[in-house]
Amino acid sequence: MTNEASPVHVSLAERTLQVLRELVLTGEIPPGARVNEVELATRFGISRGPVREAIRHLTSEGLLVLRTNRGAYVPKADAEQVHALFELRVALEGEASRFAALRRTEADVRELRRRSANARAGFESGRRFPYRLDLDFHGGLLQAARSPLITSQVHLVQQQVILLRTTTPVDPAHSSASLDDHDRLVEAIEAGDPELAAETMRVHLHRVRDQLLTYLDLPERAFLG
Amino acid sequence: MTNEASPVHVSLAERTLQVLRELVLTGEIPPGARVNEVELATRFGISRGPVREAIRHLTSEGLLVLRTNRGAYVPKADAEQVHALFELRVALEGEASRFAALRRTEADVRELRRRSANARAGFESGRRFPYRLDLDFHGGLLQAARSPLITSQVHLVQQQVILLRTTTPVDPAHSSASLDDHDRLVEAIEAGDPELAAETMRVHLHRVRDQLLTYLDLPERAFLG
DNA sequence: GCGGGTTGAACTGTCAACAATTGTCGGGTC
DNA sequence: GACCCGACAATTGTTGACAGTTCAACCCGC
Repeated sequence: MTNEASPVHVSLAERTLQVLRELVLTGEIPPGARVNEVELATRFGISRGPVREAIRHLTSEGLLVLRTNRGAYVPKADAEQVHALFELRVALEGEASRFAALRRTEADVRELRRRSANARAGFESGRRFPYRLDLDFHGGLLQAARSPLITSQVHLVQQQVILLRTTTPVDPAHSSASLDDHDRLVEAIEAGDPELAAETMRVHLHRVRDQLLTYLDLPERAFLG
Repeated sequence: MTNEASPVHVSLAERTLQVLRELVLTGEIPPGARVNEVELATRFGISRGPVREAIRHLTSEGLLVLRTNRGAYVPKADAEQVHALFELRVALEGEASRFAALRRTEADVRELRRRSANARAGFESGRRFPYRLDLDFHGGLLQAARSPLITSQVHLVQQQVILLRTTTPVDPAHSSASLDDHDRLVEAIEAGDPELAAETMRVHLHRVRDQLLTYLDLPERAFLG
């Protein structure tokens, strides 16, 4: 069932990459924090080589930024970067929506409805990382779009969105509107209307962006107590 | 004038990256060829570390593909991958065209006209890498779009296009049509019509894609003798 | 007290040797 | 003659040590 090579031995670098990525995405290494090669190496009980490799890789994914001779940091985004990020996201997911409307099968539509409902249930039951269910819906849309490169690029952008959300709270009113957007998207895709699908996605993403911007520059204690 | 840190000492890994990237993009290491760590290391008179780092970086740019325990190869594209690549390119440059139409200044338009004319002159005088002048025009458009992340992503896609072109000939008839597309694009951008600009870019890119596909699966000797 | 050079700890950048894996080339067997 | 199997060669994966850079605390003369 595996379509690609499934090596018995996964390299240390690869395993380190996955662990480190999750440490960043969950906020355990928070934005602004420094990533130390030797510290991670001793923590994982390996040498600096694989750790270094993982760090460089995450840098190319945009989850870390590198300063020569000074190490890697988890980036702290400002409003300008959020705007830039969502311009990219709109370009990619707007086009993906177009393709989804043109290429979706009945099974795709069923799957989208399932994920949409799942996201709604997750939000209402107060899960730990509710926005990951939102991204799961978007993943279903990408599946329907059948454009492998656009898909992989969107995944990278989504990681950055997850990183942003480690430092922003979830707004219930916003979430509800977002979930409604999802349903409208499914309608447009099922109807096979690429322009409507793209426009609906655009509106949706601008809503998400604006919610993020609302909380971005607040001091952290604003939603700790 | 430099806006970022300008370190006196550029690391070996960084210099190796730039040299190796150019070796791939010029076709000196042709698609299908294997890249050997020790061979490059001895060739550059350095150790494997920086070479390895450069290879991994180029892998993340899509200029090399990695097979575990078996080294890195310059990818050989098939028709399916070209389609996927141009779906991504249309998404990115379509949106960039929209922004360019909305945000361009008079200076941007002048610069676009200059690059368009420059590309035309270059093609007519039979330069060595004529398609790089095409990409230079596209670079001017990105400047007018003022969307830093979309810009950097387009650059990565353009590198892949350059790689493709190392193994495909230039078709004069196609080039002429492409240059005309450029002029139509400048018109739409100057007129401030985002939808027309995006649609014109779409048409242009599909033309470029189809030219590449025409020559893609021909045996190499077809344009050597 | 206060600026400016100095020194040193903490890091990243680089290297050369060692370990592990993969594909190949034999010889041997059915 | 086709197939399996084991040693070998080539190459990547990993390691620990060394070199160079950066930053900050410290010292010193003023």
